[in-house]
Amino acid sequence: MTATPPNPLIHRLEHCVGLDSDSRAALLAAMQGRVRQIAARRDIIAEGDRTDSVTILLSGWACRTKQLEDGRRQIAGFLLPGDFCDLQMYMLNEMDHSVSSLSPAAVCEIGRDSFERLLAAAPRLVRAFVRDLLVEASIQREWVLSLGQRSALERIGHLLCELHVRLKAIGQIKAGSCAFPLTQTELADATGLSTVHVNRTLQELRAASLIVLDGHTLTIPDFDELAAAALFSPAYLHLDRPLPRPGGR
Amino acid sequence: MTATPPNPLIHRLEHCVGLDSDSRAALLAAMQGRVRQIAARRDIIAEGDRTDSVTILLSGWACRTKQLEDGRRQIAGFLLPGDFCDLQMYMLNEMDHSVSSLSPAAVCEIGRDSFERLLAAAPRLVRAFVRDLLVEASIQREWVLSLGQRSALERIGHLLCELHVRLKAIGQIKAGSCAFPLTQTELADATGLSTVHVNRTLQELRAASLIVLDGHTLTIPDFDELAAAALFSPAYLHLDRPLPRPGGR
DNA sequence: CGCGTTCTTGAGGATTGTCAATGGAAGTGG
DNA sequence: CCACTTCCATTGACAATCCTCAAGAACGCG
Repeated sequence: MTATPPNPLIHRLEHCVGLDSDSRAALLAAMQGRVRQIAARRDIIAEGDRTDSVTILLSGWACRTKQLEDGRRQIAGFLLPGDFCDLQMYMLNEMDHSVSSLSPAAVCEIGRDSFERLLAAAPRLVRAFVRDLLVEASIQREWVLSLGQRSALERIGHLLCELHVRLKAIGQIKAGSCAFPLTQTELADATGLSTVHVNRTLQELRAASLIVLDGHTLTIPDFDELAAAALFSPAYLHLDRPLPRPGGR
Repeated sequence: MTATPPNPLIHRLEHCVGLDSDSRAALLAAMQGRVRQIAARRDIIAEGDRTDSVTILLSGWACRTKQLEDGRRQIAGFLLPGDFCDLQMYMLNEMDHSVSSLSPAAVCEIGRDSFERLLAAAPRLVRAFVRDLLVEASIQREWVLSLGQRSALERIGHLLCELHVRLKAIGQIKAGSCAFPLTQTELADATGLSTVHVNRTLQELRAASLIVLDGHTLTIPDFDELAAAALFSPAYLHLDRPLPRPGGR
């Protein structure tokens, strides 16, 4: 249906680590079965959960959300196909946030034991997975910068740039356009703005021809222009080259 | 001079992992020598650096800062004695932010080779270090929530709670008080507020008797009260018990 | 075709920022 | 040890960004 490669995690790791065929086979085997289809806007993992498996997003979009007791809600990151949902909880006791789908999604669950075996069998994957966690942490730091310093227009523009680059890396950009399932409420929760202000800021971005956002498709006519307006620079995504030194070679 | 234990990293890991004596000895050996004294408000590691060593903060406070091209500056996290400065860059190619001292500080540098040997010799440390990274990422998520949703008073109160809890964990709280080297400008950079507003908000916190902040000492007369006012809940610091399952035992 | 969700718009207001100036504390150098 | 500089905290006045409330329009789904 979509153009997502059959296994986006493997696709991504091939780019990033250069999977040897053993690792690849082991990973593929671990991911056999255990696929769960999830409707849009459902919790995939809830805050406080103690999962005994590792969950990978196969298709669709999801987000990490944190909530204050009084209901205020913040999106702390977006997950795209090929991303881990709860790898951090592999070492921490319980989820300190929730992961929710933003569109219909499919996830794959690998039991803890299978996962341990996978790591033991393919040690290069350990490095790849840790690297993933570090990139996610880097993205979170950039979000802190956005929320603390960028204006509304910069914040939204920056987020759109980030998603564009990440989508491009997984082959989901076609001629500068991509499917865009987020509502303005979700954009507001991610940027710490009110929906009203998000709406007005989007209009500003449209008026400046920096974006075309109609229905559920986002087009960025001139990426560099939007990046300049939003002070976006992709270094923090660490998309560059593979690992510094795979293991000893 | 200070009451910091001679090696705060080992002190912390003992609490968190229960170091066996081999790991402990290996870590201590790796940290021999290579100590660098740093004045207040200096870069310890600069954005763009490609370090070939791992740096540990031994004493003093430091912070991670990110900067926009036009000079706007955001503090993305605080480092206290025993924290790693640049462990993330062990797997990522180059620093995507700077680490700067906030007070006179001492750091210890472990060369990449020594560090690799250490990890190989004491595999439990690998888990402990990864856990460290994950906790830091969790703190960053909480900062995203703060910056996106909390009011000025809540943001500052929350930050003071966080620092208080972290300082307590490393034995730097005495009778509810701690040394507090941050200027209001730094608080502003960390909370995304202007210095003027930080000043006024601190006065509000003082007027409500939630904090006593004079000179360079912070006292929190009633922690629970401040925590309630700031919607602080320590779960995200993951201070609880050790690792879920050390390795197989 | 009707209902709910999402998007849009207006008006008014609150939180927070900017500019500017002052006083005190701390550090520097002669 | 004192003059001088610099940094830091504080205050006032004013402005801007962004929020809340409210209501109507458009879109999508059953």
